[in-house]
Formats: sequence, structure tokens, C-alpha cells
Amino acid sequence: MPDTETFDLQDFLPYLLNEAADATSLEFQRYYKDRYGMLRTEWRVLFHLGHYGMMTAKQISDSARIHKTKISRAVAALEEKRFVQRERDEVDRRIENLWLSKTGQAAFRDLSAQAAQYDQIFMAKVPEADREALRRCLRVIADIQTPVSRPTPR
Amino acid sequence: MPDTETFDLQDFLPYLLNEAADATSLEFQRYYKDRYGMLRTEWRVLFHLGHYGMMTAKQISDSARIHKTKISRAVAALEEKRFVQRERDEVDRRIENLWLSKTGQAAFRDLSAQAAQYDQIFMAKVPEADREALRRCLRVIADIQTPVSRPTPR
DNA sequence: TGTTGTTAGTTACAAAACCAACTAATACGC
DNA sequence: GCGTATTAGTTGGTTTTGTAACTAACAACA
Repeated sequence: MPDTETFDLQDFLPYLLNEAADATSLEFQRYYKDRYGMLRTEWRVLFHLGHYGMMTAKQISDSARIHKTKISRAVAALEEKRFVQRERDEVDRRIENLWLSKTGQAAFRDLSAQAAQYDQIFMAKVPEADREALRRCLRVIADIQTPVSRPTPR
Repeated sequence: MPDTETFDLQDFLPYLLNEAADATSLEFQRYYKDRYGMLRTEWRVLFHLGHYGMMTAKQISDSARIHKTKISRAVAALEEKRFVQRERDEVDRRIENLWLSKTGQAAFRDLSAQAAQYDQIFMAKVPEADREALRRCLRVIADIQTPVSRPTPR
């Protein structure tokens, strides 16, 4: 229980979370960077399109809680790499519909598999009994509602 | 248990950790930014000096796992703000000894208190029973040894 | 000693993130 | 319909970060 005078940085929740986040992200980040020249936001956008199917930039922005300028640039980069295709919506011409190309889908499958593997490596470090509790705690802290009212998968 | 085809981003550990880290950092970050014009690295350096007393940039870099260039810039910024003072070591003239000024100490006390408060706010969200387990899990994942072999406090 | 290697810390340049202002299209109220 | 507000998405300029090369001081060992 952190106390003003005595508490250690190592007990401070934001610090622990940031360190843990960095630790778990590092190797995976290197993978998609080296392999596909992707940035973190690009991977997240790719993941959303791979997982949920066709979406607009706005929907991804809301779902992933990433600012629209970052989405915009990530989409441009992914298009440049031929992972993503887009087309302006016929009905509402402000909107652009985004989806993965074949190449993008292949990258998505590869990266998902990789992600699942890294996930297991890190989860293996925490005691079996604590695993579900850990995810639950993190969801509560991050204020993420359990996957329900989200864009329909596929 | 994330599976290649079906797992949701919301189950993926790095994602959860990053979201949780962002959530817990945001308000506190705003506080030290608005109040003292500090960046995250500056707060961490300030914290180390406040908590452990006089240190060198290298020691902070090792302890906080922050690259030396970031430390260098943070120290320069903190010195500019009159929070930190430095003096070249008499014996080993490569080294600079760093310590907090009175103003720096006051900021440290304020920010520590604030940090402890934010910590409690977020910890309150997780069930009493899970709290110690959560910190333990995070330390394991971040590969942080429990505070033992560190620079002597004070 | 003096040559080579290592360590502490800074600087410079490129990559990325942040924020604010912008365009183009739609919705809303009358 | 017409003026105003709102929404989707992009662009530009400034901060921050990341990376590599640099300086200065010490260490090690022939």
C-alpha cells in the first residue's frame, strides 16, 4: 500500500503496468517491425480489420481508442504496403470502407499466431491460478467492457 | 487462452497491459505536466532522486531502465527548472552526482502524495483479494526483482 | 608509460507522436 | 431550402523519442 513517504516506485501501479507493457510488447514489436516494417498503430489497425472485417477509420478509432490522425496515417502506410484497400462509401461519402487485401490477411494470420505465442510465453510466467484474475483486473483498470457491444466480428 | 483464429484483442496480454497502463497514467501525467511542466522521464528521474537520494545518471538509468540519452535530457530539463543540482565527482571525473534542490524536494513530496492517491483510486477498482496478486504478477511479467539489491535508500 | 578498451554522459539527425487547424460531406432546426 | 452544427478524415508544424556517433575520463595490461 503506497504511502507518501515510503512507497517504492516498484509498488506504484502505473509504473508496474508501464514496465510490464513494455516488457511484453518489445519482442512482438520487433517481429512486426522487422518482418513487415509495421508500426504499433499499423499492427492494431491490421488486427481490427482482420478480426472484425470491413470497418471505417472512425470505427477502428473508437474501438481501439486511438486518435484519428494516427489511424489516418496508419491506414495510409498499410495501403502503401498493399495490406489494406479502401473505397469511399456510396451512401455516406464522408466515410471510407477499409478491408484487408490477400496479402494483408496473410500478414494478419501470421501476426495473430505470433501474438498468441508471445501471450502464452508471458502468461506462463504467472501462476496458473492467477491468470484469469490478472486479465480480469486489467480489464477493470483499463475500463474495457468484456467483448460484447462491439462491431460485429466478421 | 488466445487461439490463433479466434482470440480477441481484449484477451491479448500486451494490449491489456498497454491499455491499463495508459488509463492509469493519463490523469497523473496531466497533473505533473500542468503543474510542473514535466515529462514522464523527468518525473521518474525526480522520483529516483527524491526516493534514493544522491545518484548518478547511470544509476538512475540502470534502476529505472531508461536509456541514458533520455536521462540526460530529463536531467537537463530538471536542472533548467531548478529542481535538480549537479556536480562532477571529485574522484571519478566522468561521473556527475545529482540531487534535488529544495524546490525539487517539494515537488517530489507533492507528486509522491499525488501518485499514492491515484494508485489507490485504481487499486480500489480491483477486488481486495486480487491486489497483492496483481502486483506480484506484474512484477514477474516486467521481470522486476522485488526491491532488494537496489541503490541504498536515502 | 602508452596503447587499447571501456564507461559516463552529450549531441545531432531522423523517425514518430501530438495537437490544432483544415476540407468535404451530412444532419439538424427553422 | 438555407444557415449552422457535426462528423469523417487529412495535413502541417511542433515536441518527443530513438539511434548512432561523439567527447572525455578511467582501467587494464603489456
